[in-house]
Amino acid sequence: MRRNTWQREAVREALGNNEGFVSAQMLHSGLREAGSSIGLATVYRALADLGSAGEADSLQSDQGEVLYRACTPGQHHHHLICRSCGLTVEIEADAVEAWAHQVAADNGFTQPSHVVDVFGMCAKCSAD
Amino acid sequence: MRRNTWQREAVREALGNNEGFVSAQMLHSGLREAGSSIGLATVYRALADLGSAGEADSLQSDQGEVLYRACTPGQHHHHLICRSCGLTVEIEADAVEAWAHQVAADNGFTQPSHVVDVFGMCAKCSAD
DNA sequence: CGGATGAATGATTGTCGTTCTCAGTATGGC
DNA sequence: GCCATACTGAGAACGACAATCATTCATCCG
Ligand SMILES: [Mn+2]
Ligand SMILES: [Mn+2]
Ligand SMILES: [Zn+2]
Ligand SMILES: [Zn+2]
Repeated sequence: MRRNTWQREAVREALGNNEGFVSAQMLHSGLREAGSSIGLATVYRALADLGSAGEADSLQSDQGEVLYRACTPGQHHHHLICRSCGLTVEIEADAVEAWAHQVAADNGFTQPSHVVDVFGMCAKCSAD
Repeated sequence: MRRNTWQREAVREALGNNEGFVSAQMLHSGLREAGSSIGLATVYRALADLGSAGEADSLQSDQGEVLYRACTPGQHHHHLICRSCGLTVEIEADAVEAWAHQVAADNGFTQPSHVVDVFGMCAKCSAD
């Protein structure tokens, strides 16, 4: 059975305190600097669990690092992400969902899934 | 100045002979098995160059490996990729382009870019 | 409340894709 | 042909992440 540990809760909370996407290593060093004794492997495990439970979204940075973000559970959505500060806006777009299904079907593909992310410079970062 | 070597040409040709996305390591072992003495680092460098020259598209697999594919140059497009065999179809979708721009603008984001990939099981792999 | 069970932890080691190093090679301009 | 130097490639280094395993502690049960 799944046990409740302060480590899992610490990762969940740290994730919620971040506006944008963060890596396991970033979360770990942040927690350590705040005095926690949590281990890196535990942060990885907690993030993987949160991801598969639908409580966190993930994406890969250009450098191949996996980034996580607390996620409104239950609803399928995508993200608009600031390349400079990481500010992230959740996006719903039924039109894109339908388009992805249609494209797959038109080419004889079944069990379609898709990756859709929009990047840019947020208003604040654009002003700088 | 950029020099022309048989190694670069070998990578370009090997990439063109592949239907779907392939990794640097896959290309390297394929070339080696065909008798080439090309080095792994050179394959990585050639692929990076082809990518920045717009002659190859790249994406990251779920495992974080970077995959490359010869690309019809000049035109912006996306990909429909078979999760099983790697068969890839190039897709153009002005509607999605427009949507991405609109979403960014609506949220005050400038200089928008986007990542759009559709995955599925191709007709042949669906039958198996 | 104990005491037993085994899931969870974390320091460490291992893995693997990718990049770096650097001595040797070979391309392109002269 | 000669030279400057871009390029190559074997191997070492790097970095994110997974696996290991002795230890800890959350949960269950009496
Ligand atoms: Mn979607
Ligand atoms: Mn596009
Ligand atoms: Zn920003
Ligand atoms: Zn297929």
